[in-house]
Amino acid sequence: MAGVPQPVEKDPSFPALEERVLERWREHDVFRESIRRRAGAEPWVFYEGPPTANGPPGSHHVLARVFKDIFPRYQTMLGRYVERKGGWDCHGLPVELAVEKELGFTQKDDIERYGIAEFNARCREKVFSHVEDWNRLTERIAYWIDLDDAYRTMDAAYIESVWWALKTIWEKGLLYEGFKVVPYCPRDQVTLSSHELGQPGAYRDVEDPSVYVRLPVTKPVGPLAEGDELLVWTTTPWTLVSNAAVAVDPDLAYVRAREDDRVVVVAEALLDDVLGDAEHEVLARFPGREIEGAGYEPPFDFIPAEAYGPRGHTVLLGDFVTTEAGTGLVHTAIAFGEDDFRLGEQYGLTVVNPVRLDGTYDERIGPYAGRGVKDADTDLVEDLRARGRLLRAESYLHSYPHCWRCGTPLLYYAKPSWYIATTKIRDRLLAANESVTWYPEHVKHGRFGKWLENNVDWALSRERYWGTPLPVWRCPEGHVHTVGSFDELEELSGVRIEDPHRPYVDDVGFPCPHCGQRAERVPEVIDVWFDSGSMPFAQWHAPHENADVFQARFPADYICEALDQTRGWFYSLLAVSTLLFDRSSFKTVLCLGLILDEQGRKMSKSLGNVVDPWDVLDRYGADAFRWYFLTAAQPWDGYRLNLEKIGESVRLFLLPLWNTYSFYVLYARANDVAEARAGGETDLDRWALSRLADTVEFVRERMDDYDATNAGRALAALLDDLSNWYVRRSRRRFWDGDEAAFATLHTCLVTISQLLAPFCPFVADEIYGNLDGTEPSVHLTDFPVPGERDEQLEADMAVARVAVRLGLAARGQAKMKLRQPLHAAVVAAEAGERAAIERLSDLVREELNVKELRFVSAADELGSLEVKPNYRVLGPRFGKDMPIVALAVAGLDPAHVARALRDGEPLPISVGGHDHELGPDDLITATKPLEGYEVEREGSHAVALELGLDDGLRREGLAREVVHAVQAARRDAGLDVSDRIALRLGGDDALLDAARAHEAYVMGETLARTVGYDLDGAGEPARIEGMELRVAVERVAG
RNA sequence: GGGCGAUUAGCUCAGUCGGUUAGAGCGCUUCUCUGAUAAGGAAGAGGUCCCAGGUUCGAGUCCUGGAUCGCCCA
Repeated sequence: MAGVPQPVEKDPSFPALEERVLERWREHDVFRESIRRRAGAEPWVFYEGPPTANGPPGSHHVLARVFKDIFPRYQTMLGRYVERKGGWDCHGLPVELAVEKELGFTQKDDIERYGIAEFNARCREKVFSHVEDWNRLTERIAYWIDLDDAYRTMDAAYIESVWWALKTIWEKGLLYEGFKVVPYCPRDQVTLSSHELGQPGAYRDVEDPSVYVRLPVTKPVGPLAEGDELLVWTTTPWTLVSNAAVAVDPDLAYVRAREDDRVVVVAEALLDDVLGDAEHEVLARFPGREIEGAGYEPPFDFIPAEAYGPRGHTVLLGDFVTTEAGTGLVHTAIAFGEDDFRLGEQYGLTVVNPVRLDGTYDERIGPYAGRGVKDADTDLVEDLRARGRLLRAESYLHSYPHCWRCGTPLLYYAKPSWYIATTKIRDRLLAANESVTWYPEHVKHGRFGKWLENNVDWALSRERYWGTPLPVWRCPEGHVHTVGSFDELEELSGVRIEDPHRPYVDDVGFPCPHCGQRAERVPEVIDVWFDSGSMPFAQWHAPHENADVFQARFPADYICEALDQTRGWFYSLLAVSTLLFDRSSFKTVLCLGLILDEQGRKMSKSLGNVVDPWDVLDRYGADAFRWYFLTAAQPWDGYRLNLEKIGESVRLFLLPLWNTYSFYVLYARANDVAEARAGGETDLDRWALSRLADTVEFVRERMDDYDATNAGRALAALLDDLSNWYVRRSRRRFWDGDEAAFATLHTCLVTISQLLAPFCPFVADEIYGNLDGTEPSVHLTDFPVPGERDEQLEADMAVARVAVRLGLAARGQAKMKLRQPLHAAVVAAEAGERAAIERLSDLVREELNVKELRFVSAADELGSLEVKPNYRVLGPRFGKDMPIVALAVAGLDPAHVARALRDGEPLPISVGGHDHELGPDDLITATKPLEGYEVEREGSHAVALELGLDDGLRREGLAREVVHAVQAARRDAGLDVSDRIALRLGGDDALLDAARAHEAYVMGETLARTVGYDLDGAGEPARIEGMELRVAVERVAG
């Protein structure tokens, strides 16, 4: 113990307190010391998912950081060695876009004109533009992470490790360049990865044209005749200019149908949908395969059939045709759709792409050259209509992907791109996922598992500037070399690279080892998710350095991010480590839900409903913010962020905690208690310690299962028991300096400070420091181990508290003030309950302010007994006959049942002609209150009050009123709780008589050295039951 | 269109193995206690457990279908 504790503020400002604690932590380097103390212990590994510091942190970052913090703290207190290396995600398009915006760039060309070196230098600065905000917030919310030694994905060493990973993947034959149709943003001129399509706001509901186009047959086959019109449907008219073919399903039924004077070809199932009410007549019915090879006139003649090869502008067979929408004949533009592209590959069609990288048509599209393709939709449709080639044009509301950064609608566009063949290791990804424990559990085989099952190859390359350069060199002969280290590059080229970023690395070439021609680096950089997914080894520059350090810290025991990282970091971490090491890089992952505003809407700048974390921190403090996130809900369910609720955290948890603590300190100081010794404990003490042991056990069990929510709620329940029952019932012992009481409360508070340390690290440390202080900080102590429990006592106390509750309710019903003593409370209880209440009768009597407790043997003496079947027991036994049993039980005589139960005799009943016996567990008894008594009942429990008063009781009640008035006067006079007084009373004789009759009691309660009854017209007036009392108090020497 | 999750009091949330009067906190009304407490205690008001079927002696809980919301995918 730390000696007599220092005085405690009555009305603390938690934010100010936290600043002081922070100062102490800085002074004593507590965070680092907490790790140093565990040096040599078994590591418990946490990986920090790196944020980007190019914008200020928001409330959702506080949420993530609170959950990233609490379990490492807990594990450290359990004795594990928990390094926490920070990290920053540096590369990527968001940074580039921010710089572009600053420089006023509108096109990608602007960057090249400006110079890549200068542009990237600006990106390098920009990426840490808000790092001070982040550092400040991180410290303020007590997220203990090592930011001084944080990894940064843009550092040369980090990049070199990523190169190693890519080379390893290349050597496994899993890195390839493919020509694929990809979602492409013409504004940013970048290909988007599937993760980026998953960014919020990517899919938006938009209206696009929906057009049905007539394609007259020029070269009929099978059932077709020249001039028949193939009907195709598209929502992207701009792709019609490069129509290459029409796809039909070989087995699907198609029809030739007469419509006015024309003959159209359409899938039978869609005939009515397409032609609608227009009169039509089916001329022929045939499977799609019969018209394979038919030639037709394209919608536009900008590009001749020959350009696509021999199969251009003919009918082809595809397996992707659906009858859910459209016509069953699919317009195919090879460059602009994934199915289209595959079909083209299958039939050997030449890719013709008349759209430039900036999203405009090139010169091949005559009058439309230079126009943005989406803008041209309307004119193209009008053109078709003018030429009689349009069956119908409508608009179509559907969800379409947009660039998540700039909002431009994406084009599906055939482009060469570098891929990692993750589909080849899909089974290994699924196997790796099996080894991971997910919170919540359903993500494992739900959202994340499903994502893995539908895995597509990882589109790795980006045609951008600020990123890890793809370490692939290629010579004019097409020989590819992947470089895994700077040494390797130096050996090949003779150049030692200092900064591996573009454009410097672009200048490094070397003679191709195969053919001797100069190999140049391909221009792409890589997806930033590969950067962050590489952090398990790249943060240590492994394997080039620290290979052993990496090995010792792989895989992570725990990672934690928001649920939106399912397709982001969670995936890239798993994919990279499975590619390289065939196992998951994390064992446990906690997913966090979204933060919504009070109306359940997403927080966004445009709605103006963003909660600035600093507002919360300045007003309520970090402990309150943390406690709210940790206990308000299961973290994956998300939060409706509510400032009132955070205030409630203070009012309902932190303040009662503080008040209990401050109560202890107040009386420890008043009694000069430095080191209270255990011994002489009461049942109440033993109960408090048992509840403490119970809570320690429960908190450990929950925290081991990453359940901070229920651990925290249990802690709050313990505090409530302590504050509103233990202290409430023990006050006199603290006034009297009872050592066992001090020792008990001290143990409870110090243990609570340790249990609370991972949750609310500030207030926990403050309390620990003042009450114990063996260590410089609570965060350097070991997490409490459960002491001995007395479950019988806990159960007994629960029963006694029910009796108290019933008694108080009875008082309330009778409108009988608690200050008025009563002769007796009559308690009806079963034998076990009676024993419990008798054991704790002092507590019950004092709390109810009655002279005596009287017991009656059964509740039926206070009301008529009711007998009910115990469904839980009887249900399984009687099944379908249960309603008959219930009837039989209702027909039993309650008095007879009560006797039989008391005597332990079985009760016979008859069900369906068979006799059965019911035992005590088969029945539940309850009392019905009788008229005219003040009885409260609950189950088999009932408490009645004897309301009759005699003069003695009445005088005692008045004496207590007098004491109350004197206490008020003491408080008004600003006296300290331990000040002694000279008391003078005056006023109504009945009151003075009562005070005289109980003079010792009055003096004792009010710490009066002397009492006089001579106060005439002076002193503070008070009214008691219509009578006047005058009170004067004067401090006298102790 | 598909997947995952959610829906319980005005608000925020519990609700165990299916067991018969569905709970807590906040807020509201009334009373009460106070020698730490902006706290505590008692009473009251407040419920279509999203809806509809089904299984069962018995469903907030299990099954099927649907609605709404959120997230993810297409």
